[in-house]
Amino acid sequence: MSVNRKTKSFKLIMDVFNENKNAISAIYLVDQFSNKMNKTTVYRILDRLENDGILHSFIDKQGLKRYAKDSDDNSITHPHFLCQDCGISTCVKVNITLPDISEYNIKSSEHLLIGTCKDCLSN
Amino acid sequence: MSVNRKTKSFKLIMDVFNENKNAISAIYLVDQFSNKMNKTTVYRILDRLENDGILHSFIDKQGLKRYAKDSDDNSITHPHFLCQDCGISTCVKVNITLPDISEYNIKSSEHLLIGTCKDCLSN
DNA sequence: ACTACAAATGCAACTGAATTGCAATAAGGG
DNA sequence: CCCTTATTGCAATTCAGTTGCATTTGTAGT
Repeated sequence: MSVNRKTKSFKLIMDVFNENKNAISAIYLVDQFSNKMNKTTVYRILDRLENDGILHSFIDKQGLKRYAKDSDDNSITHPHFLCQDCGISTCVKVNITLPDISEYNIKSSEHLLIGTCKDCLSN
Repeated sequence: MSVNRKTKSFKLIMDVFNENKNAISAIYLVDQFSNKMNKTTVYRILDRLENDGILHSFIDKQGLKRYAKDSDDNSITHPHFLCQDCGISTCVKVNITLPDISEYNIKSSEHLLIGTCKDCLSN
């Protein structure tokens, strides 16, 4: 019973995340591969990859859905950094200590840090 | 030179945030006031209130823009809690200690905690 | 290698939040 | 009360993302 067929489209998208540790927006990939595959395909592959636990997603400040590859040293709650200047979004490998709030039962969390990255600072 | 006219629409929306400390989605207000004002008006009033520093906004897990009133004891970086069950979103009055990441210059941050609120836990 | 069947894709139409342009309305200072 | 201009309504538009359905394509089993 195959759950994930290694199609051309699948491989193309997987390659991007293997070569790039940044959080990439769905719409960017749609654009990037507009001549290789349909946009619906991009969204569905990303969906599958997330359901399989290979990618994780979050919604950035502009409301765009971004995906990044899960790696072993990514803890459950790790923040994402979004550079205002170049738009590059990276997973920050730092644990955020969640405040202990007795009134709530917290199951997951999203942390988005917005600012300027090293590259843009030096330009 | 008046910058903020006290229109009926403005007052209606302001009242909501004065009576409710929760983070309310723009679309909820559009819906709520659909017979009192145009949806464009709702969006524009929210925009103005944010620019004037009276409200602040963030984008929730569903990609909806939510607004909440700024209060004095809201520090710059305070998290928002979103209840998966009832959908109510509240500003959590706890400081999140930002990790010190030397590679980035962090200007602002968004923290979204997702789980179940006290009311929903007891039901 | 062939077949059959489920998974994956393409296409076109659709959804739903948010935005824009422009004409009409109304707040409030003088 | 008048005049300026901030604010609003309306309709059309944008844009990311989704859905239904017919077609194609992997791949497991023979």
